[in-house]
Formats: sequence, C-alpha cells, structure tokens
Amino acid sequence: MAPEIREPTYFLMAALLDGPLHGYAIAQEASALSGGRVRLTAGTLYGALDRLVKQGYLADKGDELVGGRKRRSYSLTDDGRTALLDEVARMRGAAEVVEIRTGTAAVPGTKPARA
Amino acid sequence: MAPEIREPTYFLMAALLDGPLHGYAIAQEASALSGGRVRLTAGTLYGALDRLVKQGYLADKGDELVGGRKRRSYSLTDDGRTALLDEVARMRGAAEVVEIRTGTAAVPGTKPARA
DNA sequence: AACGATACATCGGTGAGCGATGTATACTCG
DNA sequence: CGAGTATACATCGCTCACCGATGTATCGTT
Repeated sequence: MAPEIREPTYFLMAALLDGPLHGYAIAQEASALSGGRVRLTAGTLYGALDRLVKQGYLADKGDELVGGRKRRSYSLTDDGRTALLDEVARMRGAAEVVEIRTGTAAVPGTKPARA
Repeated sequence: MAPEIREPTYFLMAALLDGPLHGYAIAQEASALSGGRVRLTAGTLYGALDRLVKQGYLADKGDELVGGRKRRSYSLTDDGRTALLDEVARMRGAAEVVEIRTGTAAVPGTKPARA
C-alpha cells in the first residue's frame, strides 16, 4: 500500500502538473497553490526533490545557466502523476468517512470515489 | 496554522466520532473506517493517545475493569472535533487543486476554488 | 495445556519536515 | 556606489509521528 504523501510533498508535485519548473519556482508555485499554507524552505525543498527523483516520481531535467545563476529543473513522471492522483482519491475517501459520520453536507451529486 | 493531521491519527480521531471507546477498540474501528488501510499498532496507538490528550483533542475517561482486564477509554473533545473537521476541509481543498489542474472531473455543483 | 484474541505499555529506529547556515549572483533604491 | 532584497542552489542537525519489536496479563476455545 502506497504510503501517505505529506502536505509539502503533495504541493511540490502538484506544482509540476503544468510542466517542468526549477527548484525555487516550485517552492513559489507550491505556496501559491496551497494558498500560502505550505512554505517549502530550502531544507524541505531540496531534500524532497532528491528523494522524489530516487522514488521515480520526478525526473531531473538537468542544470541550466540563466544569467549566471544555476537552475535545476524537474518534471513530474507518470508514476508521480499516478501517485498524486492516488493521494487525491485517498483524501477524498478519508474526508467522506468523517463527513458522513458528522452529517457534514457532502456536495449533492458527489459520488463516492470508491467504496 | 494548524499542522497537518497524519493518517493514523486522523482515523484514530474519526473512530471516536460516535462516542467514547477504549484503546484497543479504537484501533479496530480505525482499521474498519479506513477500509483496512490503517493499522494502529500498539506503538502508534498508545503514543498517539497520550499525545492527543496532552493536545486537548481527546479526553481521558479513566480506567475501568472489565472481566479482570483493564480498559482505558477516550472521548473526542470539541477541540478534537474541530481539528478533525479542519483537516477534512484541508484535504478537500488540496484535492480540488489537483483535480482542477488535471481536469479530473470536479463534481458539477462544486465551485472552483480559484482559476 | 496450548493458542489466539483482548488489552495495556515501553523502547529504539526511521524518515519527512524544517530551521539555521552557507555560497553566489542579479536587481533596485537611495 | 553601497546596502538591502530577491533569486537559486546546497547541507547539517534536530524534532516528532510512525512503527516494529518486546513485554505483561487476562480470557475464551479447543
């Protein structure tokens, strides 16, 4: 069973859905996507990047020199995309369990992701 | 900003939505609620229980002797319930971001968080 | 009597997250 | 022109939730 993807990692991967980005840009996009909730500091960012490449969720697009500054870009692999969508399903399912038990209105027409 | 609630903890708290339970029963209910995904082993369970009581998310209902065996029951506090519902909202929001970006069918009637 | 389920508790390792620190370049404003 | 801020990378050490292993003890079944 695939382990839970934690919030910083989740938004890191989500930031790459529209195409490759370099590390720093990922951090900014992840912050924007999360409404400012997630702040990918250097420690988290570059550690996660290396880990995700090793796991096969990201592909290293290599270095590039832009105005004297080095940039390393990454793209989301098919495996990474799948893992991200699995996580979405996981969250939907988990949310639903609590909503049903608390009577919190599930949006009418929302069909259970998977029973 | 409230930190993310991890999966084992999430289902532990969800197990208490219908009323107090003792530790071992919580583990079973959490497993059932998660469709077998989450298995609260002793290490996770009792550690989390203590932690959550300290955080004010659970209340210790005290010991009780049932057939020679000791039972310690816990209930979900209002704070715990609120934290759980916050987590549901967090997950819904995070799921939506990815669904919109991937074109995964957002349920009609669900309003886009943002373009 | 042996075994598995019930029920609690503790210990040590792992790994993601994260603050702190370091290096270096580019831009902007006074 | 000098200072400060933003860009952009990288590493180190700490914390904490999780989790497997281990231990204690009772109860039901065979």
